[in-house]
Amino acid sequence: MKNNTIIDNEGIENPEKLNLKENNCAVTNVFKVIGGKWKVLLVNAIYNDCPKRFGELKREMENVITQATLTTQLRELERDGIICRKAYAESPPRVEYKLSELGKTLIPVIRSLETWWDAYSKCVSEQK
Amino acid sequence: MKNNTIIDNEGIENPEKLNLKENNCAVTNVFKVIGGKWKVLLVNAIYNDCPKRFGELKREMENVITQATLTTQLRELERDGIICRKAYAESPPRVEYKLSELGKTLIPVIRSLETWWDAYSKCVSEQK
DNA sequence: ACAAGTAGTTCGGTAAATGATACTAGGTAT
DNA sequence: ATACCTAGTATCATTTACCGAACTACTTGT
Repeated sequence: MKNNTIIDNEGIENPEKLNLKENNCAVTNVFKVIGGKWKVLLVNAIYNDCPKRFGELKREMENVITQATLTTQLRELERDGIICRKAYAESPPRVEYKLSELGKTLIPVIRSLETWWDAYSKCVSEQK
Repeated sequence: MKNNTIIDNEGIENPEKLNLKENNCAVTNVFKVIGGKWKVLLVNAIYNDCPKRFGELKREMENVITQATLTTQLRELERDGIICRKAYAESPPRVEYKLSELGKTLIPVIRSLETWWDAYSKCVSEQK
């Protein structure tokens, strides 16, 4: 029983895997934008008081996030148009982060996820 | 300069890392439930026609998902109360998956994520 | 005796995300 | 001269998610 592998191509036009599925699911794409471990926390923090500096964000994450990760997550949010970064040519350096207009449209979505979680977790805890 | 490591504990009561932050962010918790690569796709597929069998789901994922991964994702969705699994004592085996009532409450949330993505991607493509 | 069908499990591997730690630059305060 | 401040980089290690391929159990059909 060596070559009984099922090769089932029905419905697959192009052999490059995952192309269709990965790009077809809108929610998967949303997760790519805000699915990072700290991103929603960061978006909320920047939304709550704007502008926010790098060090403030780090402290607001209770210093648990590393600088490297914080930099990465902020850069990705900037690349995806969610936040704006403004660096001032001072020393010590000062960098300010703000939500973009596009980023602000995320807030109601985040709130609806929070609302669902509240109802869900309440329901699950009652179940026991 | 060896021991200039900043040990900054302000605001941290308990030394166990991440406890506060990880559980405080509702959205992060939501991602734990539906953040798996195939979960939203599976939830949608099971919602669209119910009940759904294991093999049907695999085919609907265009056979790109492996059986191992499909099993894992389904088991987690079941553990989290989103879907119900019913196995029939037949041979060949038959297993049916359905959305639970709790799982059905996910549908509007998923739709709102899809709606946001549509607006977002439209806006981003116009920007260029 | 053997293959087919379903819903898995098992083993081994890889890539991506995140973490820990140390280091940097340029100006200000001591 | 040296230390401090901010906003990072650089390097390496670890964890987690997911993939590929093979194997399994049980019963019916040939």
